[in-house]
Amino acid sequence: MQLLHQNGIERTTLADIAHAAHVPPGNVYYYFKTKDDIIGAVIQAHTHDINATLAAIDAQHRTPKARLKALIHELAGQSQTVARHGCPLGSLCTELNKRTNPTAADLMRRLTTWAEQQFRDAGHRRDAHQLALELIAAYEGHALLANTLQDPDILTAAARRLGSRIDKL
Amino acid sequence: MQLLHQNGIERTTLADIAHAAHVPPGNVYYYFKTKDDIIGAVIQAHTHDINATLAAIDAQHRTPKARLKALIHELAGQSQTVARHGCPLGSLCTELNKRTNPTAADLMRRLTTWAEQQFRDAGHRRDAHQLALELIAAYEGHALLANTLQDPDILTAAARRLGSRIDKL
DNA sequence: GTCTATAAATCGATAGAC
DNA sequence: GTCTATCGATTTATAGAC
Repeated sequence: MQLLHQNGIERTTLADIAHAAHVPPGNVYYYFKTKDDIIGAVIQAHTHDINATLAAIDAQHRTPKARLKALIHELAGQSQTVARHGCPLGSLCTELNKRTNPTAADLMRRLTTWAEQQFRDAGHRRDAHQLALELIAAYEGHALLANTLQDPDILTAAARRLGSRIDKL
Repeated sequence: MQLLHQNGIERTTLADIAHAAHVPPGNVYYYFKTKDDIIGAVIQAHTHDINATLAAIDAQHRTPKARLKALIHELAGQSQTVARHGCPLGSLCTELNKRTNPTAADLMRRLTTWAEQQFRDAGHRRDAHQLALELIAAYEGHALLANTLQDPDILTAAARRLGSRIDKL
């Protein structure tokens, strides 16, 4: 996950992965048949992480607004690494979209559908879907700007505004 | 530009470029010393395109609000290809951010500073910078979602809402 | 300037000993 | 299961004839 985040899929070699795992290059193939399998495992790991994060938020916060703000706070907490290497999810999706094999649509949908449910629970039944897309899009867009312009403040400032927008809902 | 947009930097080979240019593979090196030089030329081509687009908008529209809406309309007009291959600028920046050599920060800044000027001209002197970043971030974020979820309507709908937000300023 | 041919390096993947 | 060694394909880049 870390290597794919920092260097991207195409610029991460199996030798890099083997080195990071402290095993000789050939051993990687004992656990993964192809590089695509490794990518699939990374996607699965991201899915696990997102599910764990959302479950923790659901457990620690009871109101939908508090949950949405907790997600924003969680995402903004990574602003330093996001400014350096981009959003782990966003840049992964961008690279996967240039490929044919595996997709990350489910991964992104997991975020949007969860957010949509929170907006619905907050009483915004009519435009919950739209609000959810806007929230995630705003985060991903600012993550791209923070990364491209090498400025983590872009992301933290955006998160602060998104938080107060939730309050005013 | 087209190949890098569709397949990404890393998945575009010099053979692909030579084939698209109807020249034998060796000939590419007569015009570009390295692949990085080709990437640099593509960045320059994007810069040229953006400058031309913004100049045309400045010439055809006189009020800052009309200019901002014209930019949004321009960007939304590409929603079909954006859903298929991502935002040409955004996905290029994402890939360049994983590299060391060339940067696309100036390319992105060209968009944001132009938008910032429009917001300033529209009387929003205090938060022009922030409004500009939010506008571009919203576009890039929705472009990523449209691409990942393979749905151009996400981008066109977002553009429509961004347009009416400009009206209400 | 344009072409063919190929070098040099890298990378994904496999074979086979232990 | 773990390791070394290496194959085969791909890719960037160069050499040299025309």
